[in-house]
Amino acid sequence: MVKLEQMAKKELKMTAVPDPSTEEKIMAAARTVFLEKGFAATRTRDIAEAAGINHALLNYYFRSKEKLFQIIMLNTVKQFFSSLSVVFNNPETSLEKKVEEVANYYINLLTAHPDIPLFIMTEMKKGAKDLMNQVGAKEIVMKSVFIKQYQQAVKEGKIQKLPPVHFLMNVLGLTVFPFIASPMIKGLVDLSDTEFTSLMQERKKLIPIWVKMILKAT
Amino acid sequence: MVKLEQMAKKELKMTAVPDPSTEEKIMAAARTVFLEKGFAATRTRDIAEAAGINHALLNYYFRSKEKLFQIIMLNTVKQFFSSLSVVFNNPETSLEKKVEEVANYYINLLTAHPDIPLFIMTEMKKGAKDLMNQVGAKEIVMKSVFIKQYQQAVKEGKIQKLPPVHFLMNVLGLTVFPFIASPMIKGLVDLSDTEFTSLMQERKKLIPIWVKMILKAT
DNA sequence: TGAAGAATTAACCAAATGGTTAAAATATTT
DNA sequence: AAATATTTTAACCATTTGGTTAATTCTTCA
Repeated sequence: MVKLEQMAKKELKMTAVPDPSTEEKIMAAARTVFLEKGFAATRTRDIAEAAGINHALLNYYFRSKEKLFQIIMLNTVKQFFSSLSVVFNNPETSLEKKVEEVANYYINLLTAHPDIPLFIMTEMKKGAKDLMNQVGAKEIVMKSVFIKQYQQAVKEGKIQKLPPVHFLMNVLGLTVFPFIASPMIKGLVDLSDTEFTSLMQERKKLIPIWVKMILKAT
Repeated sequence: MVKLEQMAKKELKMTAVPDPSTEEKIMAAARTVFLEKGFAATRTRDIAEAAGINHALLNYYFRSKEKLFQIIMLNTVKQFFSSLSVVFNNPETSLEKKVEEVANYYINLLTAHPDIPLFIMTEMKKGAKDLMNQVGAKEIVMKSVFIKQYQQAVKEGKIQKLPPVHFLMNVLGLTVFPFIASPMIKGLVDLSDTEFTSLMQERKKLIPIWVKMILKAT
């Protein structure tokens, strides 16, 4: 029996072609399956099969489906917020530039991993607070350079006086929502996957323009 | 044994206080539980308990969890699109007025039933096309008076030349997304339920203004 | 090399779950 | 009121599912 905490050791003495360890294979498979089907619809045997391992190994390495899930979930939420943090806390870039970079970042990320947002939103219904604390999301966003710039611009009368939450909802709504709704959208307008992707590429340019307008309007 | 098709009969000879039939009790309970937990996480026994009936009755009336789910799903998607259809196909109202009415309609609906969008989006991942056809969503939206007005306005140079899908994504993104992301948003900004609701009320006025700007901008 | 520890496997287990059935209770019809 | 049909119930069933275990194979290193 090997505890989770002891696992990191082995990783250090890698030479070349690291060849994924069993633990890594499980994590990768779990990520794929959980993201695609969600926690409840996922069978631990699906994960084992996807990882190409005996299904008892899952409990050997991670003790339970629940524990494994929490690790995957935490990783995914971290990923979702980490680069946002970088963009939001860059003191060099303007508010407008930040919007551009956020749109770019998310559209790239979600084009590669379209399941992320629905997964996060679904699973946040049961315990958002804990997760947000674990990744420090509140601090990343609400104490960011971005928020200060926003409030400064409001003070200077450059943009409309409104709580920044609206702004957050708008940017995420315009960038992230299409991925969440993509099955519906594709059915509604008859779009192929590639057509949808190029629509989203188009939005990289459009969203910053739109948001600029929104900021000023009342 | 009674078939689903024969059920409607009884409903006709109602006098007063109709007192929900067993079938209705099951449907109501199923709606609540499915919307809250999704298909996979829902146990038929949960539904039976919520409906206050013996759990064998569920199969007696609806044959299977799957069948019951499809009925609920269809109802919910219909509800989501039906009033949209009315708004979108009113020849009396302007494009701007339609945006206002859509925002109003959805914010009212989702304030009362916040689980609807996440439920629909999640379950659409497995078979959006079928559902969209069954409710005629494509026709409702893409052949609507609204779309004609949109294309006319583009032709007249009143609004930016862009495929209407972008517009759809924008309106839905601004109105529907906040409900999908509400657990995250609430955790991020520390909002109570009532604070969130009043934010959404605020957006009833803001979204039409914002969308008007978006339509013109490039 | 061989003993100790770690990783892997097949077989197994108990609980949960969707669904069935036969009998009992309730309504309806004649 | 008797006969018939419908609705409801409790007990059951088979399968699925998360998890465990004991034995086996593979590594490590003294």
